[in-house]
Amino acid sequence: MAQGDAAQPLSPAQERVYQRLLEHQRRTGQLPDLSDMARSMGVHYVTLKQHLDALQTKGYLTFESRGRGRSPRLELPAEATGIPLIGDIPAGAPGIASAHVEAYLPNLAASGALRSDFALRVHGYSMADLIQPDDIVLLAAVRLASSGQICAVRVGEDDVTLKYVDALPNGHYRLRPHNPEYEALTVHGSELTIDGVYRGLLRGSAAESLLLPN
Amino acid sequence: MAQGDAAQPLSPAQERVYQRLLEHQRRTGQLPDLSDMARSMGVHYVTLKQHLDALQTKGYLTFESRGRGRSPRLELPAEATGIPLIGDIPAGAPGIASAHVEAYLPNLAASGALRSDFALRVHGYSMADLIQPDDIVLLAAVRLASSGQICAVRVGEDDVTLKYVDALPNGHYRLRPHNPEYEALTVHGSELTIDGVYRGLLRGSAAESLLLPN
DNA sequence: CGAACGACTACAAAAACTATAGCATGGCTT
DNA sequence: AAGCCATGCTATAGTTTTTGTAGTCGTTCG
Repeated sequence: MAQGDAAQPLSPAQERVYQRLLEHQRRTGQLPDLSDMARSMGVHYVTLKQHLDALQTKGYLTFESRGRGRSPRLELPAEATGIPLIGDIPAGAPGIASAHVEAYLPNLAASGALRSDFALRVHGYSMADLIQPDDIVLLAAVRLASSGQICAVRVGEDDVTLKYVDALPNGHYRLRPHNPEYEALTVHGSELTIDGVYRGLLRGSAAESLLLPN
Repeated sequence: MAQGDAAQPLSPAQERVYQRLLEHQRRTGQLPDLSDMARSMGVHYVTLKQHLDALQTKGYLTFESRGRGRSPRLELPAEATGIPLIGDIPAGAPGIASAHVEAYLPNLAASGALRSDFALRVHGYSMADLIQPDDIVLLAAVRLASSGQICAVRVGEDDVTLKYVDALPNGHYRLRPHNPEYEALTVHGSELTIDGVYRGLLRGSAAESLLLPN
């Protein structure tokens, strides 16, 4: 269903309105007043409302009218504003695009150094006790900043695992678990896919209470 | 400054308005329209607004008017709605009441089983690697539900530490660290203060991005 | 031509803001 | 004790703004 979003094409004006909403939510964390927005876009209130209605019927947002005089409650779906929580990345998948999205986490600080692009529910014990099964790990979708960081990696056609990644001199990488019962692995860069770099985690009630149902 | 809240006394009517706001935010997560609220309380809009103005000057909320016709933005301070993040509980303190509040976390699921009443920034290594220094641990302020849970405890006049707490038959308790380099400790219940039971944790960017400055 | 799109005008309803005034209560002066 | 004033709570009246509804007009595209 996550790929069903793009099914409905947007007209140019609708696209402008939608982008404006996204930008406003990123900047201020809130959605603008219809009147203000109409003024700043140089159109009349009614025109803007027509576009919002169109966007709602196409599924890009929800527009809940609350009667005359009351500011309407409009909301962008979690796909647009939150970060996806991925249960499983299928083995051999090209990236997170085709992943299984379980739910969404609300906008966790889009600010520069701390940004996280997606989240992963942990399955194995390779990083125990530091990272437990069922923890939710926040990841930034960058390749690799510095050696020794924890990354979500895949080797060839295998499933995703979390490991320390050490860069070795000759184009090889060492994948080092935290759990001493697991073995380190050395692979060449051509076999290795780094899906994201570890940024933080949620555990227990912190995880449960932040999930937005998809 | 956290104890400065109670300095300004509220008149009965102001108290009613304030309690109403708290209740509405707990139930719906949002604050009501002034008009609706006034009607449901049986007073006029202006009366309610005057109370809100009074509450603002006394520091109980912020009321940001945005011009005629626009719904005003009103917000309860973090003390009222969020859970406090405590940097240190002074040794020998009677509880979390006299603790040092660093910041506040936004309302994390006030729903029954998962509720957390306060948060603690971890200092030592007694629960490593499961819980690291600088992690933020969410705690429920209950005594002890079942043996073997992780709790924030104090022994006598010592500082707060996180340990597994096992109930022993003769009124004693065993405080068991996760880190094998630390030693377990057996104390009598009269020496032991349980400040809270572990519910979850935040680490890294998850922690940083959720903090509300006090 | 008809349908979709983008824009406008005009009017109605509800909310938010401003100003003013009527009471009650408590404290102060005389 | 009586009178006066300040303060707080409530209400009424009227203005401005926003939102909602209905209907119109021109352009573009199949």
